[in-house]
This record gives sequence, C-alpha cells and structure tokens, in this order.
Amino acid sequence: MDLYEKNGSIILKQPDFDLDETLDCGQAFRWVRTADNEYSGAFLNRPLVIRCLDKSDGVFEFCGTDEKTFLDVWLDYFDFDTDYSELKRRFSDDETLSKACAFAGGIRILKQDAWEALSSFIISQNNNIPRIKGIIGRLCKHYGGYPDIEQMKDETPDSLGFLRAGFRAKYLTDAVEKLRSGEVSLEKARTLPTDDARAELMKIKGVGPKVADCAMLFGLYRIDAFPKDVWVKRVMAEYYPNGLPDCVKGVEGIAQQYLFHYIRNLDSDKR
DNA sequence: TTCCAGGCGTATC
DNA sequence: GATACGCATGGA
Repeated sequence: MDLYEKNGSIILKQPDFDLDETLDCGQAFRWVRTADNEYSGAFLNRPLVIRCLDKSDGVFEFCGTDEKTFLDVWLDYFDFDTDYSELKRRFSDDETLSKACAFAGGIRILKQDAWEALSSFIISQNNNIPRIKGIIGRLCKHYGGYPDIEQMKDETPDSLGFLRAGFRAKYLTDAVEKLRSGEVSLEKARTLPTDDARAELMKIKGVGPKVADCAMLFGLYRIDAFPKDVWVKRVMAEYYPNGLPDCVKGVEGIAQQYLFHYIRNLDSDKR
C-alpha cells in the first residue's frame, strides 16, 4: 500500500480511484462535493474530508486522519484491499464492460454500513438520485448524523413526515421494527447463501429483489449480488440478451456498478 | 399538464 | 408466474 502520513493527514497513491466516479455514482448518498476534487462525508458518522491532489497520478489526501484510523476504517471502507486493475483486466474480455471501465475506471465499491445501505435503498425506490440525497440529508440533519435503528425506534410514518419520503416512510418503520425484534437479521444476511440472504431482507415491507440486492452489495459487500434497476435492465436488454459474460462470475456486483454508471451517462446527462 | 425517477405491494388472470 | 396499476414527491 502506497501511503504515508503528512501533517496529520494520510496521503495515498491509488490510480484505480476517482472521487466523482466513486462518491457520486449512485451507490452512496451522503458524500458532498465541497470543492473541485474534494468531498466531505462520513462512515458510521465518522467524518472525513477527502481531496484529490493529483488526478493523473491518483494521489489522495485523507484529511485529519492518522495511519491507524486509515488502516482500521478507511482502507476497508474504500475497498483498497481489492485490486481493481485486476478486475478491469478480467472485464476487458467483454466489449461493453471494457467500454464501461474505460469510461469510468475510477469506480470502487464502498463498503457501507449495512443499515445505512438498506434504508438508503428503501428510500431510493421509484425515486431519483437528487431527491434520495435530499431525503437522506433531512434524516441526518434531524438526527445529527445517520440514525441507527435504536434512535428510530419510536418513529411512525407520520412522525417521519419531515422527510417528505412519501409512501416509503412506512417501509422504513417496518424495517426498524423487524430489525429491532430480530425477525430480520442483517448479520444472518451477511453469511447466508445469496438467495437466502435476499429472502431474509425481503421479509421487510418495501424491500423487493432490487433493494435487497443493493443492500447486499453496498451494505454487506456481497459482490455476487447484481441489482437490476431500470438502467441495468436496459443494459441487459441491449447488450446481454443471453445473460452476463463469464468474466464477471463471482463479482457481478462490481461489474454492475461500472455498467450502471456507463449507461446512465451514455444516454443523457446525470440526473 | 404530463411524465418520470437505482421498485414494490396488491389484485387479477 | 406474468402483467397492470397505484403510490408521495418534486423536477423537467
């Protein structure tokens, strides 16, 4: 790992990483672009400002972080243990994926908190990304950070009205109830076979196959999960009518994120 | 005004 | 199991 500590920050060299492509590609909704080449965000309410110092060489500054915190927290969160160059070489066997990787080779999968990912993607359904960010922003502002299920235990669909989440509010309270009671377990879903894990999450109202797959991919790092949203369905219909190529076997979720970002920006500008 | 957004629950066949 | 429709909200 090519990193060192400087003035109370960590400097890391990592060519397979781009801030816009990773932090603003629709997998996480709490990172805010605070300047050119700078984002502010948090993981488990531990704040971080991250800055790109040299875009062509891929040099990044993790502000206000010591080496221990970086190795304990951020290394894992940004999936720096995984060799994305190797993954992209694998994907280059496939023409469409090859183009997608060339288009945005700095995408990485963020290992988010399981509850944050699950609840974020409950909110995401039949919704657009700017509005998803708005709802989650109001949630975090209200609680002074992303709330855990205990903090939300007394919420009702009505009390969550301030979110302006519409029909999704009742899904959030159902998730809080079932996770608190143990009727649904994120820890179980972490280790269950993929199909069983999906079924476990789908016991929650408002969690269907797509939201479950997103929660597994982004919250449980189940990278074999392949969420099929409207955009990915378009990719499948247009480029993969006979299914995914063999080169993505076992890492379908990572391929999914390259494809999602590619097709979304191919059609039109970001929304 | 109408349509759509990182879908899903429900009714109906 | 497949298909049709409604759903809260807000931007285009």
